[in-house]
Amino acid sequence: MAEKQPYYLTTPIYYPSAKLHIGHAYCTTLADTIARYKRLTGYDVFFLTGSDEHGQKIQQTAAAAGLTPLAYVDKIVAGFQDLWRRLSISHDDFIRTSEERHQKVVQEIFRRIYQKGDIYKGTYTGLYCTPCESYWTKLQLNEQGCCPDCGRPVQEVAEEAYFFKLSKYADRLLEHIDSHPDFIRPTSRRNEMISFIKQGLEDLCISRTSFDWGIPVPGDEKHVIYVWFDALTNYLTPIGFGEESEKFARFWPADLHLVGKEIVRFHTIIWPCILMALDLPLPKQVYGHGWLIVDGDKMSKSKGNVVDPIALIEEFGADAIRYFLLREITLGQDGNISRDALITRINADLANDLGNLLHRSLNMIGKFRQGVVARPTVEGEADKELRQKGAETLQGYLKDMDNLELSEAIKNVWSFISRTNKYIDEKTPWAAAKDEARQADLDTTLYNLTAALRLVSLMIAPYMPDTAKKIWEQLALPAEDFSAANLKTMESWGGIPDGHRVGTPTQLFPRIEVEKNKAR
RNA sequence: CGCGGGGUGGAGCAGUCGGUAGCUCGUCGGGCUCAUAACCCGAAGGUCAUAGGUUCAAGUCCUAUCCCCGCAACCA
Repeated sequence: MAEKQPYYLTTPIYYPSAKLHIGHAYCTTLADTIARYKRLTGYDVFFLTGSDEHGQKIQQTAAAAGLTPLAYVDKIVAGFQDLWRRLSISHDDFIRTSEERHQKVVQEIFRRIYQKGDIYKGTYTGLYCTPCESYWTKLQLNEQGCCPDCGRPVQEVAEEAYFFKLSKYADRLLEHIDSHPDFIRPTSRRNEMISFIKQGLEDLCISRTSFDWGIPVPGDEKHVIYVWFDALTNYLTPIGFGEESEKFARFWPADLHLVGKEIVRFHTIIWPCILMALDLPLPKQVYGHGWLIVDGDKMSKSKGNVVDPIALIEEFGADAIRYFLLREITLGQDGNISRDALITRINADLANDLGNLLHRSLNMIGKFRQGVVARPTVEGEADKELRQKGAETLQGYLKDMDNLELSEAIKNVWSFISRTNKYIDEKTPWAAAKDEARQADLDTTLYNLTAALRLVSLMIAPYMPDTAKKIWEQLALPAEDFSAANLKTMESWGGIPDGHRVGTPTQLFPRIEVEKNKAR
């Protein structure tokens, strides 16, 4: 047995200033599906998510709530973890930037880069809004040149700060992007970053003295290390930077940082420059996904249209939400989510196509063969076609998944499901059951349905882990085969012993009844 | 002239290297009866935002214009 290849992927670490919304759930679901897929194809996966807990905003929010920053984030972060549990997220570690293990890493990195001379002390001048206690850049100000949050005037202030020599690495970075076409995906984001770098990079201010909820600068403790420097290095902490060199060597560089489009810049410019300063290799790929648009509008607190994933999960179930997000939205582009669209997908795809296929298949096996399937002894044209379609579907699926075409991959699984529904119509098992001459043909049909459902169960496992398992259980296949399956090495067809007894069908996804048109 | 994305049948979207415009839902008609009023088949419906250009051939490449959206160094 060859040793398993490592695969390291991450989500961003989310900021606990409020509860997470459906957009965060989207990003983490994408990552989870990729992680599960990689495990299912024989990789040793390390999947990281976490929380970015420092900063002035947290400090203020906590104070307003009468809590210490840590007590405040403990509460919010527990909510993150609860959400991931409900969404069946299979992360291998959860990094909190307030943890001691992270503090040690950040300080070590700061020290190394400082010693190298790529961090220096300078003066930060910024436009400061005293009531909001926030710095703004000129471009962020509103039309009146005032604070975009409260509309009051800002003052120019200066403070001593540490800077990271971002500018020094611009050329090397550009060259890297140029010679690694897949470093930044999708291409639109890549182009955007290239033109941004070409405008010239300024050194980055990486410390603050105006608050203290953060990691102190080593040897100069009135400074705390500023957000992005602290946050980005989270990717190094859990895999043992500076400590377990073996684990670190195994998982670094990361295979994939999955991020939202608004933070592609940090991950493809600042982060690589920090890594270059550390003489570490750069992550293999940064993928910037799009945003969720709610009923045609950008989600925002001020619009009051923020979608709470917990409520959706409670109403429709985690797998249905996961399916919708992964199927409906093209990775890299913005995508619409609406209640109507969600219900349509659940009814059409999950209840009608998949759920009903499982139900009718098991029902027929029960009715016509007392739940027992027999290995085929005959094969007709339709049988052969289905078997081949199964093999083709698996091959296409693997290709799409390897290329992170998650939506395309699952669509093709569904076209196989449709093909299987059609197969039943072609084979008319209910007629075969009454015909003495077609008994062997009936066995073939029922066996093939079982084989098709088995294949579907495995292919949808990364997308809908619970549903996949339920199908497997209803087929009464051994649980250990499910967990040991490898999509790349398995046979696409069969895998069911002669004389196997399947379970009894129960509804996977009940149809959601909606009152048709409410007049006008 | 800051940067980027988008405009494709009623709705939501896909469309790789230019080569007969596709998918899902919805609508209409038919079939089947194993099944969750489900499933299967067929049909109607598009001058691919607009105007030029390149080409044997343009949704796709080039130019200009209009409209929508996002980003602009702390919003997944």
